[in-house]
Amino acid sequence: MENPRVRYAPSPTGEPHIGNMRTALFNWLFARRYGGQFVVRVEDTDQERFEPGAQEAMLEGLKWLGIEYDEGPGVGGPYGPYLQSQRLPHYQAAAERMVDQGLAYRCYCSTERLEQMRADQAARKAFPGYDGRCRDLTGAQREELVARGEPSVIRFAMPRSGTTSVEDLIRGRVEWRNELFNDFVIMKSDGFPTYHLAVVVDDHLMNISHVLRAEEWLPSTPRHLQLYGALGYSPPRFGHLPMILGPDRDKLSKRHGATSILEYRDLGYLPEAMVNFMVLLGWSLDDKTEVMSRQTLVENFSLDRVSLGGAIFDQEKLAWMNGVYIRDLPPEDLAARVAPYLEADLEKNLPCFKPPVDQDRLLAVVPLIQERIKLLSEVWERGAFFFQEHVDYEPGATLIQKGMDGDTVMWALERTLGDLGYIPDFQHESLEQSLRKLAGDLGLSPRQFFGTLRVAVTGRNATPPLFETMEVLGRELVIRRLNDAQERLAAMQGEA
RNA sequence: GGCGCGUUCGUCUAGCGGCCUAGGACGCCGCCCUCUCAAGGCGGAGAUCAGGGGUUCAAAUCCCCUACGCGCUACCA
Repeated sequence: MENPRVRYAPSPTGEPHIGNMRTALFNWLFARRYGGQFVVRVEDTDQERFEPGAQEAMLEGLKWLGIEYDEGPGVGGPYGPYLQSQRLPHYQAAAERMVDQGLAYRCYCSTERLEQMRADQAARKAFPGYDGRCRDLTGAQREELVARGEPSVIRFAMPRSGTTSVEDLIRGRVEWRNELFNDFVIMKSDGFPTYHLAVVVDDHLMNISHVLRAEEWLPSTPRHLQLYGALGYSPPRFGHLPMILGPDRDKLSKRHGATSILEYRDLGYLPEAMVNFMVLLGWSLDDKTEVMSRQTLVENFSLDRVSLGGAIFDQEKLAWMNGVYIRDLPPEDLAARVAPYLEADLEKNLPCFKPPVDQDRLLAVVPLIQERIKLLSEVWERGAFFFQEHVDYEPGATLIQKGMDGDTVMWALERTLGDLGYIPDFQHESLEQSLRKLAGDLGLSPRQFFGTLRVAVTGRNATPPLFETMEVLGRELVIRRLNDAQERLAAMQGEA
């Protein structure tokens, strides 16, 4: 395969959907694997559904994932413009040419008539589709319609016999009977082309060699092939990718949860993990490798390892993979990535150690939470006590571990406070050494004693290792919290 | 309704006629490690390969039928 040209052709009608991005990713990988070009073309031919900002969001999604494109909006290229709304003359010319050659025709049927026709067909349980009434209009009839200024569309005159087949790169040969397709619209009455015409004209004009798109497009391939034929173009190769499904096996959509790639970014996923996970939805390297670098992907991607069935988007596995990538990051890198999320949380949870985040503290905290978070956004919920002055908790059952009573705890806190003053460096090694000894002196098990201290120091019973946590917190804060614990306990005992 | 595509553990998948008493991963369960939580290590449960017919010495792998799922059937893409 030499210099393949592939494209990603989204329409700006909504969020950058996971499924679309996966298609973009496969196209990009294909281009990179075989040293070709990846072009982005915006299919903005639907005036009704156009959504401001959608195109920008789509490009942002690509950028976030690291899918750079060789030609397209913003970067230009030799086959521009890359917005279909700016290429109208091409579609008009192609449509007119087919009309002139009798391969397409103007249709003057009103929306009302078409609706009525469909209702009748449904009632008769007949084959639904345009009945071709305007296909056989006489010259005189046409002239009259034109004279009256009737609005019209242009329909493609589908052959009424024969078959059309495609040798799909992923599914093999698929064949359809032509008579099963109606005369579909190629130019709308607003002067814009429909998807079918625009995609064919542009893929040809932009010299696209391989069309890799979602499986939902397979049934319209014969229409496209017919258009290629009618226009005298030689068609590209087609490959139809399996779809991405929700847990109920329906096409993945909003009601299944987050579907926009940008939502995943905001939720705290890493683009590297997203790419790795998405590529596995319909492709595999071998029988065991799942975590792969982008480079490995580019070096090994191939269509013959694309699977056929739709794949359910498994959030749990994505989360696991994100954790794998988080653990793999150098701590400084993780700190930088986590900072924006943490800053937002600090802002929301004032008062605390005020944003912006103290870099030294964050750098000290990151190694402690790195293997405990699955999302970049989880630092606050896993380690808020690192960033707050006061921690809150119920002094009862949490502070008083199993097998202890209030007096024991009080005494243990007292002795700890006493010892802490003598630890010169307040490093975790010294803390551990000294406090382990103290546990023995007090006749408490490490579990009991450290459990009590953990709650007193962090307010939680599940935290990173105690001594490292204390080291990061620092002597003053730890002492303040231990004092605070004593007060809480005393207050509670007073009530009792 | 018609047409098309699909169907291997709950999920993502390996498998392209004998290596399969079907492998890996997520999730789940247990054990180990251990100051808690994670991470990690080890082990386990979990798929009669949708069902039924063929072809073959031999089928998850090839063919046919059926079932089920999904997609398409617009002046949406």
